[in-house]
Amino acid sequence: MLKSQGELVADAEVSVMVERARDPRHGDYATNLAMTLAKSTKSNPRQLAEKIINALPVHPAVLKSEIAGPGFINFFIDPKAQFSIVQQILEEGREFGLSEAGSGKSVLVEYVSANPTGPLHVGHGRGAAYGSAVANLLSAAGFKVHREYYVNDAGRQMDILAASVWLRYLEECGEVLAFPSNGYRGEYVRDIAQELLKTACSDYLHPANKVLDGLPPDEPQGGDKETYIDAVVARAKDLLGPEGYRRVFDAGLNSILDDIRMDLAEFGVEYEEWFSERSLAESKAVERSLDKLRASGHLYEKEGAVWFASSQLGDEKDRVVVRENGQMTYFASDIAYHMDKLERGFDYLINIWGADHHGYIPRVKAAIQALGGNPSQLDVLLVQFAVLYRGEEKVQMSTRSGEFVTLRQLRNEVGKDAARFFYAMRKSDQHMDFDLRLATSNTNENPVYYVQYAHARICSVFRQLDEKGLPRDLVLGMNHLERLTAPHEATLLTTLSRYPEVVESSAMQHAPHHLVHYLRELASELHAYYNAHQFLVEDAGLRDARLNLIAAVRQVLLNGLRLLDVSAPESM
RNA sequence: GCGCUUGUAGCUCAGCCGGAUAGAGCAUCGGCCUUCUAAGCCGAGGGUCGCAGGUUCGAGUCCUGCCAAGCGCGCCA
Repeated sequence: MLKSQGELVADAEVSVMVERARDPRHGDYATNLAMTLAKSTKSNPRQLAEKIINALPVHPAVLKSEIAGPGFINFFIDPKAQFSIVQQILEEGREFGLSEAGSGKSVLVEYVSANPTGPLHVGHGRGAAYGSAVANLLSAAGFKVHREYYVNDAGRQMDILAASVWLRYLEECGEVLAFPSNGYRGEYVRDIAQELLKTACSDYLHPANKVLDGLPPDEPQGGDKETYIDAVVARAKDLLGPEGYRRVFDAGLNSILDDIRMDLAEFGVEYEEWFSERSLAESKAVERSLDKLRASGHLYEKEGAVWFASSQLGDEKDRVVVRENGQMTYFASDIAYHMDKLERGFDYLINIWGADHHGYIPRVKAAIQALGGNPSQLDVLLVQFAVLYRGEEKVQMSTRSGEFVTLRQLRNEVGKDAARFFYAMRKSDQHMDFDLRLATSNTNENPVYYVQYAHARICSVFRQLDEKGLPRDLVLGMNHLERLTAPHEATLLTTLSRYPEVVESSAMQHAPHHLVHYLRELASELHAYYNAHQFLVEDAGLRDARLNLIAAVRQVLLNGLRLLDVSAPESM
């Protein structure tokens, strides 16, 4: 409109930003439009703001608009316009807050994907809580979400696990041998060995001297632990034969994978698919992906190995995909895996990784590009490891040594709800201190109870309504909403109306912690309202109006907590 | 050495595309239960946004340098 009045250049690109005002004195919405335009039009921001206001069409919901500060335009919304949100929430129920922002685009979210060499620890828990919340949010924002766990059921670490199981099995059979310093020492390995012994008594038994004969020295004997463990693996394969080895291997794999599955399910984390790395080799997908790269000229041979020329596609250096000894590298599997993801036709790929893998991102993006995909399709979200403390003392963790706090222990100690909420509270790519003593000893310090309590309190009000034999008339309440003019009520209405925006932006930014902060704010406002006003008053119209308002609050708390997979108890 | 990430209240952390007087919880201090659950509420104190420059109407936010911490720089996974 200003363009037609000649105030603005006709072809000027104008991006209008209208945002929620932070301070109520600045109205409900504000725009800095006049200030951003002031420069290009060489005019005074406040004068420009006045022209903009005069050019604006009249909207029934806008009570007034005014110029403030250096040139902000503040809009004041008619409080009456806010009341409709209550009706909308109660009508839409669990659907309230869902949007079509993702317009049905498909997105694959791969998360946790921990090696099945041991139980999940608290670091994996953070990835699980984060990935699960991101997936839920994306789904709520209208994306078609496919959740996937990449099972690293091939490779050296799994061989070491298989060898560890076998050695423990031999010990159970009464053989005496030193356990490799680089083997998996966790108690669960012994459990697997015992199970194996039960189902297949002595099928895999070989005398200790034959097992150890001719092996290089282990670390305590002045040798190299890596060389030693590789030799043990080779010996296991040799003595057990392909089939026997595979059965020992699978005993370890399946036992641990079952445990992980159960652990995650109890944590509220579900997947559409558990994708096996081994299947990529068995289906020749790895070879096929390498052929594809070779055909497009991205592979070359050097020093007996096959290299992927990733440095031409933004990586620091080229990477080996086939080793000198003919074995594929882990990266080769990953190329095939991402080729498979692309072939399945997803619009977007999201990988949630531990932050220690960040150096790996450029080569995977390079692979996607070399395979004909678009690197920007892939978004790698990093999760920093939580640093564990017991009070002042830092807890050291290492899967190999068996010295770690498991996700299951954490759940048993603090509960699923607290763990999920606690993890989701923090920005994922931020370092995080997790004090177990604090989380376990003093539960009322945990903010999850604060939000849950708000929900339970509202439920309690409705129970009281019943006990007092008071009627509730939904329609009467709707008709009296305009009486909810107290500051606490106006604040709640505004906050309720923000919920869909919060869900959408949390989804788009992959930032569940925004939702958590919102829920704490909503709970806080509810508690303040609760303390300031009696809901179950004599006046039926006012009573029903207030009940409708808090019913709406309860619905939004429930919807938000569901996205985080935190329960919303009806009483506490 | 190079790369990525981070540095905000005593502690743990938010702070959106650069906006108005930088927020929350915990901790500390002072109040509030005869009334729908006190796992709650009301109030107070607490800040050189790591440091120094720069960009501009405006910087916790963007750029550069420095300091500090974490992680990564394998023919490991």
